[in-house]
Amino acid sequence: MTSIASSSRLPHSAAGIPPASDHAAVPSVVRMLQSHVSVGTVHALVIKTPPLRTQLAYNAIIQALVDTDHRSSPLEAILVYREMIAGGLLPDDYTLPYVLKACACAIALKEGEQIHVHAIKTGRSVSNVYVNNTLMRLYAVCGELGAARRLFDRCPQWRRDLIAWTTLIQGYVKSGFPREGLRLFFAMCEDGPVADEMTLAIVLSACGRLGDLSLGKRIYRYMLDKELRRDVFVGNALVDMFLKCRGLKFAYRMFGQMQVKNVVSWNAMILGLARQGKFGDALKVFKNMQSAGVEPDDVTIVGVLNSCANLGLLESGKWVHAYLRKNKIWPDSFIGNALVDMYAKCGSIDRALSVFEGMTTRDVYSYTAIIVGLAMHGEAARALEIFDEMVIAGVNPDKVTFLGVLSACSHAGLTQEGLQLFQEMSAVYGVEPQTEHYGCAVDLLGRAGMFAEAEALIKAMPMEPDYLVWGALLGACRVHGKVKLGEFAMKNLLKVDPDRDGSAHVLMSNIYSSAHRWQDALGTRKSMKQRDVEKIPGCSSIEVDGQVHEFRKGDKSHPKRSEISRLLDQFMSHSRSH
DNA sequence: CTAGGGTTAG
Repeated sequence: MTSIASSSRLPHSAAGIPPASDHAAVPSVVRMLQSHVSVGTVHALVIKTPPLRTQLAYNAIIQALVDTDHRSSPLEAILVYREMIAGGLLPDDYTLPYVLKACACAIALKEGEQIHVHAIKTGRSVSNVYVNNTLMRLYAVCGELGAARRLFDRCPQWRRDLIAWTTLIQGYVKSGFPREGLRLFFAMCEDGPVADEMTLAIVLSACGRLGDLSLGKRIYRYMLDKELRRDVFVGNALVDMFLKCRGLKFAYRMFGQMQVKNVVSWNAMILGLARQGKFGDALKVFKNMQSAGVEPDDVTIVGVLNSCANLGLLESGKWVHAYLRKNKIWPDSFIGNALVDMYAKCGSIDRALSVFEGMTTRDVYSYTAIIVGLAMHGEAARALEIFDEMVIAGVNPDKVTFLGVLSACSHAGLTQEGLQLFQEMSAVYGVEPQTEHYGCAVDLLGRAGMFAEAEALIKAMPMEPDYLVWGALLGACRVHGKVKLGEFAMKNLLKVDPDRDGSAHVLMSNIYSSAHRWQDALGTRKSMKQRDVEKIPGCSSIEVDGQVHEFRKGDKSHPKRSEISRLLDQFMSHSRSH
C-alpha cells in the first residue's frame, strides 16, 4: 500500500473557503471521460492545465476511477484524491463518498480513517448521510464493525435511512455474524424503514449462512407479504438460501420459477447441489446451462471440477481442462486449485503435479490440494518436500495442510517426522490442533506401538476426544492386537458417538479374532446383528467412455460382473506371484 | 454527479 500519510493534513489556507471552480472547464472534463479518452489521459491533462485543475474536475476523475466496473482502480482514486488535497483543494459532498468507496474497495482502512478526519474537519461526517453511510461501509468491510456500529448509533434516527440499515446488516452478515445481521433486520422491521429487494437479498444470504430453513421460509413469507419483487438478485438469493438450508425441493422450485436467469443463478444451483453431495445432479444442471446457451464463468468451472473430482470423472475433468485451454483461461488461483484437486482425486497425480507446477501464483489452497493429493497417493516424501517449498515460499500452512502432511506421515510410517510436525503446527505455525489432528497423532503413535504416549496425548487434549481420536486408537489396537486397550477405546468411542458403532464393532471383532478370542468376536458380530448395525459396504467406481460404473461389496447388479470378477482374480494371482 | 444486492476450494 502506498503511504499517503505525508499529505493527510488539509490545507489550512483553503479551510472554509469554497473552492474556485471553472464552470467552463468542468463539462469538457466530464465530456472527455464519457468519450473514449482514458481516465489517465484526462488526469494528465488536468495536472498540466491549471485552469482545469478544479475540485469538480477532480470529482469527475475520482468517480471515473472508482466506477469503471471491472477495470476500477481504487488505489489510483485514493492517490488522485491526495493530489487534490495537496493542491489546496477541499473535498465536497460528492468527493468524500467517491473516495470512501474507493477505500472500501481497496480495504484501505488507514487511508479511510484519514479521510474520515477530513470529513469531520469539513463538517460533513454527520451532516451528510452519503458520507456517513460510505464511512459505515468502509469500516464494515475492513472488519471494524464496532466503528461502523458507532456511526450508525450516533446518526440521528430521522437520518438513518434504509441504506444505513442495509449497510450495517450486510457488514454483520459478511463478517460472519449472520445472527446479529438478522437481529438488526428484525429491529428495522419494528421501527425503521421498509425493506426493499437489496435488503431482502442480504437477509436471505444470512439465513443461508445459518442453514436455518424455517428462518429462511419466514423471510420468504415476508417477501410475499410485502410484495417485494422477485428480481434476479432475490431469485438467486432464494435458490442459494434453500440449497444451503437443505431445502432442495424449494431450491428447484425457485430456480424453475425464475423468469430471468443469469450465470450466478446457474452457479448457485451447481455449487449448491455439489455442496449437498449431489454431484451428478450438479453436472446435469451444468448440461442444462450449456443447452440454455449461458457461458460458464470461473465459478461455474470450480463447481463442475469439484463435482467431477468427487465422482472420479477423469474424462469429464479433462474435458473441462481442454475447454479452459481452448478459451485461453490460464488455470490460476481458484480454477487451478480445483484442477489440481480434480486430477488428484481422479487418480492422476501426474497431471495434478503438472497443473500445480504450471501455476504462477500458489496460495495455501494450491499447496494443500497437492499435498493432500500426494498423501492420498501414498507419496509421503513428495508431500513433505512440497510442504517445505510452501514454507520457503512464505505461504503459511493451515489446519487442512497439516491434516495432509500428518496423514501422509502416518500412512508412510514416518513416525518421527509426523510427531515433529504435530509439535510444530502450533508452536511454529500458529495453527491450533483440532481433534482431527490429535486423531492423526494418536494414529502415528499407535502404529508405532507407542501406546503409553498415545494414551497420555489423549488425556492431555484440551478438548473432548471425538470418534476420530478413539477410532485411531482402536485402529492401532487392531494392528497390534491390544485387546484391553481396544475395549477401552471402543467403549469411549460409543460414548462420544453412538451412531458410529458399525465400524467400531467390526474393528473390535477383528481384534478379538486376531487374539484368538473367537467367542468374543462372535459375540460382537451377534450384537451387531441384533441391533441391526449395518456395515457400510466398500465401494469403488470407474469411468469408461463418460459412463460411471459403480461397484459395491456384495453388489451383483453389474451386467458384466462375472467377467470382471474373473479378470480381477487373474490380476490378483498374477501380482501375488511377483 | 454521491451510499447498500446474489454465487467461489483443499
